[in-house]
Amino acid sequence: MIRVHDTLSREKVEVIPREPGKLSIYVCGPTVYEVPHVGHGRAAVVFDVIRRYVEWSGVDVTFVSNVTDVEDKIIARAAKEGTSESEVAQRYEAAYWDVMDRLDVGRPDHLPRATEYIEPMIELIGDLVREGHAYVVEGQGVYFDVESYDPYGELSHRKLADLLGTAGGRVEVDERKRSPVDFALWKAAKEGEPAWDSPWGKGRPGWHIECSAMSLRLLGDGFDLHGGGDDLVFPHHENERAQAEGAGHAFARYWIHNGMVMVGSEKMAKSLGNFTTLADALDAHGPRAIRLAVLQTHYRKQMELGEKELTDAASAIRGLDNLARRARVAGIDPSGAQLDDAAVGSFRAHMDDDFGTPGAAAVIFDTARWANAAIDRDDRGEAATLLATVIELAGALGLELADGDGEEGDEEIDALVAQREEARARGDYAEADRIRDQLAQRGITLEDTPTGTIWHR
RNA sequence: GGCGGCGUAGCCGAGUGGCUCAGGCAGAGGUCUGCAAAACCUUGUACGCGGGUUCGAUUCCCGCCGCCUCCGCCA
Repeated sequence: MIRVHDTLSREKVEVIPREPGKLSIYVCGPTVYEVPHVGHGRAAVVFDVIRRYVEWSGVDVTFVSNVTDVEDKIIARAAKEGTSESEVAQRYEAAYWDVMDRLDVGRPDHLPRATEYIEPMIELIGDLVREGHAYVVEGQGVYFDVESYDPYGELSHRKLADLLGTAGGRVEVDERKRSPVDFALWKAAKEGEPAWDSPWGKGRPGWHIECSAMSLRLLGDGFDLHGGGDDLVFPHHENERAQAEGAGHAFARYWIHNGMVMVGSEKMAKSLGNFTTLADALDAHGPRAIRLAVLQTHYRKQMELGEKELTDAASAIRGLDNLARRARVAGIDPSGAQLDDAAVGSFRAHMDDDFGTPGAAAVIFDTARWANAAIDRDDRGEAATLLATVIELAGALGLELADGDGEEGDEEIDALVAQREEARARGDYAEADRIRDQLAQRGITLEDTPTGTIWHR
């Protein structure tokens, strides 16, 4: 039984799937007009881990995440570069999946692109017009009539009066919208912009409508979990919900939102230009350090995710790898070993409670320490059990341990190691240390174990 | 201005009305080692400030201070 902090109710609630044994999840993906940064990495890892954990728990997950490939920013970028919108979208979508693959983030079961779902969006807009929740402004497009939809503001816990108080000053009031808070469902085509035919003339969809249409189309009414960054709660998710429910569809039953990555005291954002690209972070620290660093903070909190955090996480990963390596060298085989029930139970308890990855990670580190201690005292059965548990639990979070198998086999290094062994055997420690220093300069660390000397980079 | 969140030991970061302890990183001492490395053991009077409730508060309540998200785009 999984409990989740639901944005809508602002409470931790038990997740009761629409269909027993299955869980449907929709997560808002990127608008592809720029290279992804570590903030996107955090979001992706958070939802990847949620998905993996739920699957690991034996639930069949359908995971949908979209790509927004028509949008003002994309159009602007294309215009600036003198290229097409689709070229821009394709380029940055490719960049997105490239780093997601490197991060070991699983591809969604469905990855709808906005441009591929224009028809369902038009249908949904049509329903909203029919239901009296949307109106057409000639030459402008179609707008959602916020005041016609009573529950508006429920998700983001905003009062319409407050919104009216602030929105007017920010949004150009000019348009013939009935209310400044009304938002576009369909935008009439402007010269040179991508456009599709619709009952309201040529145009393109508003940003929010795609997620309503695509999630309903792919997951059906009343799907289970809707996720995204907490900067999307308002207006994006509020509007998605209004569109879907206004058209008579039950929408997402639980909402979860991840916190932002901060840089100093500012949110990391494309528009602020204060970001580290995910590709750079991957180059510098590797996917596992990023994943661990992300998981050591609860997903709902803001967090720093800079050099220090990533370096520390990389050290912690190294410790886990060391365990796997020394176990392998000692001939301890975790495959098929029993798992430690207490550790697994504790891990589950943390994860079931609103995906408490920091606590879950702590269980893994504790277990790793027990495992090392078991190896130290040559309790091989216990060591195999504990190591198998570490591998299993880390795996449930998407972290693989590297036991260094196959890393050896460099003849030159092996020869030097053998030379040093000879030197040590005859007590010539000066020579032995010389060789060790020489290897160290090449980034190779030696370990003298009871079963011989091993090395790793 | 409005809604919300946060402030925990050197750093990151969980959590809880009292029970021995989150965890990671870094540091110190020790064991092991020829020396290392790795590992293990030991080690830190932490909970923004001021009141209150309570036998007892870091945890609940009130006030204050500081920081931040959202209210235009953004994961």
